[in-house]
Amino acid sequence: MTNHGDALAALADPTRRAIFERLAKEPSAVGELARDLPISRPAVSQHLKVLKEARLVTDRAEGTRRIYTVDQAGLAAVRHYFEQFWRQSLDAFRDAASKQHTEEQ
Amino acid sequence: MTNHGDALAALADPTRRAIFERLAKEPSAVGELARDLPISRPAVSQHLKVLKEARLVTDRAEGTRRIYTVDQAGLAAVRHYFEQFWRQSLDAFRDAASKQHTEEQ
DNA sequence: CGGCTTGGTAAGTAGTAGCTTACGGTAAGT
DNA sequence: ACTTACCGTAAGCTACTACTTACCAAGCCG
Repeated sequence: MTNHGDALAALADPTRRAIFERLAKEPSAVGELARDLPISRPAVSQHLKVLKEARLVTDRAEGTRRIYTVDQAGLAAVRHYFEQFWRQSLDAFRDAASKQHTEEQ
Repeated sequence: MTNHGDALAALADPTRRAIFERLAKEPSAVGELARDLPISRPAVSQHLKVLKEARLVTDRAEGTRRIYTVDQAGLAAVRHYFEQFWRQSLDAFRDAASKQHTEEQ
């Protein structure tokens, strides 16, 4: 339900991108992430909340720890978003080129 | 030189996304964009500056008007960024799955 | 030239985002 | 049951962001 706009906003922050990139390599717990980052653990929790609401990550309980993983579905949605404008802008470019071509006749 | 981080930050803003999406459909001048948006023309200029620094759009002069167009190269860079994490997260998922599979033996 | 259109920039302001510390809550170990 | 480890949330502060109005520069046309 939440759209790709939230996903882009979520990935706009450098710290959040670092977290996301790390989770892409391997699922991790909150404390593990915080250990390698220059911010406090609550800050990491807040970032994870944003990423979760943007459908970019998922979490599961494992004892007292919470393991966060990237949500492939949400990532695919962002990918399709860019795919769309990739095609659209290419079409517009092609239109403009052919139009100019006919005008030069 | 400017990395995809700037591009994502640029597209994080809803207004800037609207501008970018419109430019993907057809190149436009600043005033034309401002006419269809609920913000002032200077605000549009500021947004275009951000998009330009992020390598997402290019501008050319046409009389007193400035025509803005999407920069396909910058857009491709963002696309490749997601392509990378798409593969990476799939690999990590596959690794985790196979690992769990062997553990279940 | 003088007026008009187009657009970038400066300065100032309200709102929000990201951080911190402090606290509460749950699961595991002894 | 008590302690320890792990985590989320609340409250508060600072910094930045998106917007406004006012101003200035440059190309076009009478």
